[in-house]
Amino acid sequence: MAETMPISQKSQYAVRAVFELAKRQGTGATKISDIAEAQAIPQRFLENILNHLKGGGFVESVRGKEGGYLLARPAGDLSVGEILRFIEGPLSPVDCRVGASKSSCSMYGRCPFNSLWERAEKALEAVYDGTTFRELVVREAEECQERIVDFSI
Amino acid sequence: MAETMPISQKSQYAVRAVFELAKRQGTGATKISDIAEAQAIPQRFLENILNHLKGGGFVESVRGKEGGYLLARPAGDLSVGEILRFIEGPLSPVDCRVGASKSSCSMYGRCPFNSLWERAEKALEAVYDGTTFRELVVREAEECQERIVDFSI
DNA sequence: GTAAATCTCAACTGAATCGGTCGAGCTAGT
DNA sequence: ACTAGCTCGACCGATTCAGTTGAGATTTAC
Repeated sequence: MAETMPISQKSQYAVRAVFELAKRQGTGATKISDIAEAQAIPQRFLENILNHLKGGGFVESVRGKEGGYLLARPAGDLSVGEILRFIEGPLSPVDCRVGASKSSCSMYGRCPFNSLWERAEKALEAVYDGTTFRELVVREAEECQERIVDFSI
Repeated sequence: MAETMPISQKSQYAVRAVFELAKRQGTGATKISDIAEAQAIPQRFLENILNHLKGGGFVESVRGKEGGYLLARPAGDLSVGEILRFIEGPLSPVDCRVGASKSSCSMYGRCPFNSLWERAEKALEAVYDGTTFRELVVREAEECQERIVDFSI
């Protein structure tokens, strides 16, 4: 079966990398190689991605020995949606709601599906924009805690 | 810009074709060429799609002269989600929540993103499974009506 | 000041997917 | 038998995707 994957591998790596930086926020710069290892991401590919994210102002870099990357904003103020949108472009499920295609669509304005795609888009945005990396970090910590409790029982 | 389009052109054509058949339900078989024209879909491509949909039991075909396609189920009982899932596969935004990839994921079970992807998937399902073709047809009719009213004012 | 560690940037590549076409055949009505 | 239509699978070119590579710039440690 075809296995749709609307969220590209690159975006997933980007989100995981940012997540890793969020976990380490306040502990200085983290090397690409450490992020790659922690999140199981091909290192040379991750180099591209982090560089790209830097262009978007999401992360900062420190060059030279002891260099690495840092999260440029508080984890509680950075949503998954922002990263996805930066890497993937608009979160719309279809082209005809976006930019030039919007007006070039032959049924512009009176397409019965327009409101459907719009509702889908809004639903996704609500989820992705409503989730910050801080929440993800906290949640992971909680789950880890639960597991420890499980073991100790 | 990259313009993500998680819903493939093929799926959109499929949905539009089914929609067209829903509009014409009760009026006998509709030729591929008529559907293609009404919905601006490349005819030879549409042939594949309808044939595929037939395999899923969504439409029926009549061969020979005066042949064509019919919707196999009441439009009010057929959701957009069913068609999308049939053409695209699972509505999950990522692979690691689906089938084999699910268990082959290195962080199986304790991935902090799992619940995020799950919420996204559920949000999409709610929209797509909650919309029937009957609603779409009715909605289009209403919008047409509004436009007539607009003109007459 | 030089060596080592690290980020930087753009070009490249192989495989897969996508959107679509084509041809040859089958089926039913007239 | 002719014709209008559906059927089925093979085929194709372009794009995208995931990832690699190489050459260079920058900082720190010694």
